[in-house]
Amino acid sequence: MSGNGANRAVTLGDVAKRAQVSIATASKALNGREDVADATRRRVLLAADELSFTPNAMARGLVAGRTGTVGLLTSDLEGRFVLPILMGAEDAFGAGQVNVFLCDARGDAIREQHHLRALLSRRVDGIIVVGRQTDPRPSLGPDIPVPVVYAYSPSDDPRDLSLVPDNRAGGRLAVEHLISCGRTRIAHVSGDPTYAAAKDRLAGAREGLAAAGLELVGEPMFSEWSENWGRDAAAMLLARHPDIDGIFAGSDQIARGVLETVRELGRTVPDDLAVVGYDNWEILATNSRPALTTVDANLQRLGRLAAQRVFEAIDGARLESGTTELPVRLIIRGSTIARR
Amino acid sequence: MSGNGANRAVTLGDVAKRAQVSIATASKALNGREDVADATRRRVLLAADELSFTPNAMARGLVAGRTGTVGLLTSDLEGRFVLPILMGAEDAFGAGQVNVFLCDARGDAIREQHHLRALLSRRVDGIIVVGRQTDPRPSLGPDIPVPVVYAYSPSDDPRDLSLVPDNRAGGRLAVEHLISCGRTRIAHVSGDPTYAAAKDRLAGAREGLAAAGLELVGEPMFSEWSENWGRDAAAMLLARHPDIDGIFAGSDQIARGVLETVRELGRTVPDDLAVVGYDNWEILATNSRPALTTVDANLQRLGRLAAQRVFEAIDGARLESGTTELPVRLIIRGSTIARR
DNA sequence: CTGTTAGCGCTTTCAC
DNA sequence: GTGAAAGCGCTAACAG
Repeated sequence: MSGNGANRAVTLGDVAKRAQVSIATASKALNGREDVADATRRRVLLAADELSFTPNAMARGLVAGRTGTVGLLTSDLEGRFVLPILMGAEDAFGAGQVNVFLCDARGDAIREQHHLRALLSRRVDGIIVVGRQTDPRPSLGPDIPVPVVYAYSPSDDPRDLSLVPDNRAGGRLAVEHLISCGRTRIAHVSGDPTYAAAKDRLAGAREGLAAAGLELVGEPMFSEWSENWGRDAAAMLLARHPDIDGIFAGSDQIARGVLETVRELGRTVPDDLAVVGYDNWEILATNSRPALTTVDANLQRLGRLAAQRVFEAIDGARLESGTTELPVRLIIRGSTIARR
Repeated sequence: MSGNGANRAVTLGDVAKRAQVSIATASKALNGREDVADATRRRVLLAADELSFTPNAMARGLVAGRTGTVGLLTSDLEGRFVLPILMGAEDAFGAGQVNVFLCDARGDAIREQHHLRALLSRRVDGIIVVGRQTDPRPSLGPDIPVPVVYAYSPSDDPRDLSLVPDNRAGGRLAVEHLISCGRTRIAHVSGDPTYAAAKDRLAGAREGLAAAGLELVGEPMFSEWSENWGRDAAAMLLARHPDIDGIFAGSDQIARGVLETVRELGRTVPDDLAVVGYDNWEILATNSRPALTTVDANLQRLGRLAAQRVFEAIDGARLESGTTELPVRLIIRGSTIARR
């Protein structure tokens, strides 16, 4: 039966009894400590196996003072950012070594407080806070008794440690790639201009262009992070600057819209016009026609690093302060380089 | 400082000392038990507040025998299904009442075993297993000592309880809607025909058509759950049956592809041809042109129910067996009904 | 090598 | 009303 929890779980005591040793010896045997006779250890392991003993992590945690759990506090409703980060955090140790409480605050500060209390009450060893945009978010405050790392969105308190993708480098990477594909008349269509991400990606793009002695064609176009805006912007852009040969879009969604309009207006991608997106949101990037070259923030690595920082801090290391920008990478697909 | 965990957390003992009462009284006061004087209670609450006392859930769990945690074991890499289910599970109780360990097995049976062990070791009160397709998945087996509910993908063991969306009803709903929009020449483009989801949605669609004295136009077209297939299929379909006025797509991805081709071939949606998708994957459904009418499986509700079943089982109720199909709903957007 | 003892932080009898 | 004491399951000294 997928049991009804009624039947008391088997404890170390049960194992000890069956193996005819004391509880302490059983504990040592199971934890691979040296000072226990081989024969005894075998008896204990056998007994544990026969009873399918599963050590009680709470009891263990009570005495050890740490739980091997991490809280992931997010407002990323779509899970686009938080899931790779979660996987990275799991990877920081073996599977099942550390477990992650995922809490979705859904953008609600009250709910976030509830979740925070719950996590602290569960004595998580640390907390990773994952925002949904790259703008700073309110710090959880200086009084959290466990290490906190902010991932993707930085904390607004510079004393906190934040790990974020390097949007500037991403913008630069995108444009450099376009240039290396022989493009020289490059325009930029992005999302909400109040977002740090929008500003940084643009700055990076301009850097890359300047380094090649080029400039953006026309003013960068800002509005919202949507496919529809990508469609509209591309139409305006091609009307005003029909001679452009490259578009750097601020997100994959925008890029999708751009691609669609560009095709409809009879331009061919990538021969006539190359397009680069941002985020490597696979469902969008790999299903467009052609597939989208895009900037990937390597969030899994970011999650792994965040978890590592957390555990280093637990092991006594002092948590650094400030925002660290992590390298991003370019994923090249058909929207910039034609298949042969 | 986002502390280094060194400074011992404040315990009930600390609170008791400060409030000048015994530990037992402090416990009662904080847990809102009746048999404690009002003045005393106030003193204790004040002390707890001043020390920002956070009860240790592990210690509490040790004695209570339950932890208020649930394990969510998934292989849904994209998080498309698992996140709504997670939210539903959180909602089953207040935010922060129950916390969810999210474990991603990434389709790897070994990793799943590791995670399962870890969850059991953490004494989760129950486990929800979330598959990534609607086909049956291997049961965790009959020997799990906590209640297990399978969500989205049913277990292959009929003795387990599985909660899945009613794909047949979804297919029927989609077609009924098309019919009620005045469509009579309806075709079906779906994904991998070996998927139960594909079969069930088709069966439902046929039911709906039959009830109206209609039949599918042409054979249902199966291949893969991709946008590209949607594009190709639509082209073939319109070539072979130019007179169709409705297409029921087996997924939103396919529907996106269909929409694109249909537009390119000069047909207008929805006037000339109405399209219904499946999944209500918002990023795809709301950004298409026009936005996609689609079937929503109401996964959040599914998650809430799964969590409720788990906790009922903990409270002694016997977990039912078998697969329960939960109602789905239609989300109507512009691909079937034109905006005025 | 093995067992006894003392907690980890909390809830819960059960006396006072 | 309140507090002393037992114990949840486990690990870590410390004796033997």
